[in-house]
Amino acid sequence: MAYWLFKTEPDELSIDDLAAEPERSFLWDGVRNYQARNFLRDLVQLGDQVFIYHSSCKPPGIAGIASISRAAYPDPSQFKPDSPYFDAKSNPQTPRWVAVDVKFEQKFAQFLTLDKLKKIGTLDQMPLVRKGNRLSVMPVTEQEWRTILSLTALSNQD
DNA sequence: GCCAACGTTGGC
DNA sequence: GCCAACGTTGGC
Repeated sequence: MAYWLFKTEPDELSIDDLAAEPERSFLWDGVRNYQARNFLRDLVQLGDQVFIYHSSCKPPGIAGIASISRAAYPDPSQFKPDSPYFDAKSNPQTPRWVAVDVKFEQKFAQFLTLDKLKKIGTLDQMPLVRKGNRLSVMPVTEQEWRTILSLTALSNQD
C-alpha cells in the first residue's frame, strides 16, 4: 500500500464534504498536469492512503485522510464541453486524463498547517514544502506519513 | 490582489 | 527543437 497527498480547494471539495458522506466514493477529477496524471494513472492503487490537503485557503494545510476506493479510469470531465476541465484534444479512444475515487477515512482533530509542516526538518524533501512546487498529486514516503500522523491527533481514532 | 514559479503553446 | 509569450497555481 502506498501513501499520497492530494490537493483540493475546500470550496470545491473539503474533508468535511467527505466526512459528511463517509460511505460514499467521491470522484477525484480535474487533474490536468502530466506528472500528477502519471502518478494517478500508473501508481495510485485501490486501498492506498491519501492525505487531503486544503489549498488556496487560509491557512492551507492537511485536513485529514481518505483512501482510494477506485483506481484510475478516464476522467469523465475531459469529454464534457460545459466542464471547466473539458479538453477538446482528448478523445474516448485514447483518453488523456484520468480520475480516481476516494472515500473518507479520518479527519484530523488538529488541522496541520503548511506553516507547521515547513518547520519539520524531516519533511523538507516533500514537494509540498518546496518553493514553487505546484504538484497536486504527490507521493508520500512511509516515514513522512508517520511523521505527519505523529503531529496530529485523529478525531475518530479507533 | 500580487507575483514567483513553472508548465504549455505556438511561431519560427 | 528553441524559446518568448502566455496561462495557471497557490502562497503570501
